[in-house]
Amino acid sequence: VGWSTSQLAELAGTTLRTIRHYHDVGLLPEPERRANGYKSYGVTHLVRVLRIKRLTDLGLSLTQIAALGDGDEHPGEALRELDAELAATIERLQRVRAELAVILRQEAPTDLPPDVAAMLANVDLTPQDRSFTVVLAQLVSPDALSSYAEVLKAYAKVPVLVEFDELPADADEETRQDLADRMRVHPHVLEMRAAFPDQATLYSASPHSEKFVAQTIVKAIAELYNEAQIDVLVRMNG
Amino acid sequence: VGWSTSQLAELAGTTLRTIRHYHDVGLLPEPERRANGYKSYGVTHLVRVLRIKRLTDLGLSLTQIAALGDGDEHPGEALRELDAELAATIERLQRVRAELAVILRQEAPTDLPPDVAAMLANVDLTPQDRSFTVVLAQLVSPDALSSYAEVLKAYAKVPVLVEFDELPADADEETRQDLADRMRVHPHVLEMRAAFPDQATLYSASPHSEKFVAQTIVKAIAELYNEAQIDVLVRMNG
DNA sequence: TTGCTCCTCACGTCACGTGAGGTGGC
DNA sequence: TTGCTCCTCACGTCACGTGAGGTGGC
Repeated sequence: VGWSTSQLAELAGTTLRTIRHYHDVGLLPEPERRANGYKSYGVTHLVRVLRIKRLTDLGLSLTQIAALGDGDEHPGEALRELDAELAATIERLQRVRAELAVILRQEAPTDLPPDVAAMLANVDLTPQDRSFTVVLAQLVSPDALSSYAEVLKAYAKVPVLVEFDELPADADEETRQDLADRMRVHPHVLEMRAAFPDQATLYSASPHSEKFVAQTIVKAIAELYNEAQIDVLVRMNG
Repeated sequence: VGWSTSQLAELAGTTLRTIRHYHDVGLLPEPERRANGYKSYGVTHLVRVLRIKRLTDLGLSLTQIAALGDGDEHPGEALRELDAELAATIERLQRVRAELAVILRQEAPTDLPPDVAAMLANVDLTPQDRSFTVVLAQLVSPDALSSYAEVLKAYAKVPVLVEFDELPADADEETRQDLADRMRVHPHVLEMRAAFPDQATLYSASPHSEKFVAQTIVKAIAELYNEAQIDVLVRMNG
């Protein structure tokens, strides 16, 4: 007169399938069968299942529980390790929540790293400038990026830059040259260029190869800005 | 001249397989191919991958991210839900840590529910009594159980009970009757029996049927104690 | 005879990791 | 010719959930 599998599950506050899974992985010995093939569980099985349940509820994996054996030795070491992991997990989740709070408060976009995103929160960059910043963020150290972002924030609305942002792809010769000439000497533009990470910073701060970084920046510009804009950049620097 | 899959992965700080997985689930459109069949990614892909990465790092599932679409609308609602889940998770983990602290501090066993385990921490019950308590814990409300455990703790070392615990299975007639007689009138034994949850408490506090609870208790006793001990219990109550 | 419980396969979940086997570019 | 990268299947992971198909007890 033992318990059936579902009775055992009910008593232990778990499910039929969980009991069978413990059999499958060898955590719980199979009990005697009745004449009809039904399993018949005893108190030792219940106690075993409850112990497994306690430990999984605490967060141990079935493999770890198996490693503990069914012995009575106190699993102090395993539990201390678990505790350290839990502490780390909690910290991580709290950092995530802090980040979420920033994002939610300022309706910040979700594609930039948190610190930069916070800084550029109420600056509305053009999609191109935003994408370029996202790419740049992958190439350069957080420090270098944020000093760039700071200038970007300060001067995003300078008329000559707005003009550049809105330059149509089919702008004529004269318009391009004129804009390039004005940009080349404009103090704010000069300041922005100065804030842009220089070669050395770019290459040292990046985990990628020099060639790759340089190519990536060129590629990003080529893809994000239109023909006229790129032409202006060339004239300005050339 | 686009990026290869592994270049994209490297730039995004993720893995080759992750990029391919995003293709598989439709989160990331496949790029153009070169003549040799190699994929060739652009800046839009990188930006997309980085957005997905940001959101998975925050804890969104790929399904949730897919539901957000690639639009620019701010995913405020989803993030608020996520934040609530995170808060709940953190609380749960903190409760687990508190439990772990109790277990670690007192070297408490890991098979009893936390409160009862704490109470019985430095009482060393016999394996039988411990198992019986574990089973009882599944049948009765925490309150009823802890008042029982309290008495158990107070009187576990009473000589007549120690004698009962150590009674060999082949104890003779006279020994059994004598022990039963003494237990029947012993004040501490009486107190323990009074503290044992009565029928009404047992049945009302349990999520199981009356019959099942009664049978379970009988079965536990029958399995845990030896023939002579059970005989003594019968004589004592009969 | 009809529900209800029990049994044993065996596939599905989630976000990828990890080879297996084959081809293109230097 | 030899490494290196790229490609596409396709199975494995973890702790079970969820049928699929069949049998025993009232």
